[in-house]
Amino acid sequence: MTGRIWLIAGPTASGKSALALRLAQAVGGEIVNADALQLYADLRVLTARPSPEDETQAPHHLFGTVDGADGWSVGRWQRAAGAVIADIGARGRDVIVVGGTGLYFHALTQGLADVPQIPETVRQRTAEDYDALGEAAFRARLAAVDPAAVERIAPGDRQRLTRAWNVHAATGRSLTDHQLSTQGALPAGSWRAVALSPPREALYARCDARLGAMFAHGALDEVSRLMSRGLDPSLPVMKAVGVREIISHLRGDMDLEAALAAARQETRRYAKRQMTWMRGQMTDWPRLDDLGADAHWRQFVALYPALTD
RNA sequence: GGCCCGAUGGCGGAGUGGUGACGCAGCGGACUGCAAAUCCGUGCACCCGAGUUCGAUUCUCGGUCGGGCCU
Repeated sequence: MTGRIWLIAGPTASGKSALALRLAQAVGGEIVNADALQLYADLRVLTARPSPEDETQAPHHLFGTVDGADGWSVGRWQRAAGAVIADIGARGRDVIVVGGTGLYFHALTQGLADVPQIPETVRQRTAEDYDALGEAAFRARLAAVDPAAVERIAPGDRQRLTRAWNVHAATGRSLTDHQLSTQGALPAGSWRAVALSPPREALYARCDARLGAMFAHGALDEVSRLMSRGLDPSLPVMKAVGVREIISHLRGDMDLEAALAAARQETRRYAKRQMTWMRGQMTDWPRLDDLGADAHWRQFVALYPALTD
């Protein structure tokens, strides 16, 4: 038999991990990470990864399995997650995918364009071109090969502009063309989802409290260790909320209070963006609009009563 | 008690006799390979009262509050 697939999305500090664990225990399932930063080994505290104790309660996959020196991408995650999900299913167990990265869920449910990895040399060259040309000229050049992309990409969005050029430069086909077809999506109807959307005030209060706890219980040491690795600041790990703030504190540029306040603010903004994604992209996902482990479980069971069938 | 200075949106901070700069925060939004990223949009603010004026946030007078100095 093949197990079921459950998807649990929600903003930071909304209680996703706890719900996933409870569900995993209830159905004998395995948990798969869909969070772009919990992927990395370096930041257990700051990325709020499940504790070692939690990990003994149910099998966890793709949590802290990647070295910070490696920069993963949605595509890389999609392939890894796809393999893990297939494997768990083949063993007849339920899969519970949890995370806060909307794009990852998008890749899972809608698929991703089949674009090969862009060689580093091409990416570097494109970055240089962008700097040399400036946005206007860069757009003009891109318009010649991918007019649709130029039209859809917002002003100032260097990241997407250079991505579009990279794809054409490396493959000879436009990004828009590639995106006409996608692959890797879970079969429609093969999964059940839930999106946690707690009241904003309460969520922010939890974010603030959790950041305080992180700072008090290891976040500083963790970042200090990460800092000593001297990694490229453009790597994803280096962009986790709190890393920049703690680094500037460790360097003496900011006192602890200020760093904590700044990290809290960044966290709230991040949560807001996640909620915007859910509102706009996960429109048909059922919501769990309460907060708290028991309330979540009650709402979840009410939504999917035949859990242990 | 006397003299001087200041009073602008949640905060900081320009400026003008007639479209109320800008930054930050907040809020809204986008999102197919860096996504905890990247980016876009958004402000019914000029302390109160009277006066001058076609018109006052801007000028005058009075008041209130804040800051400084003096006796």
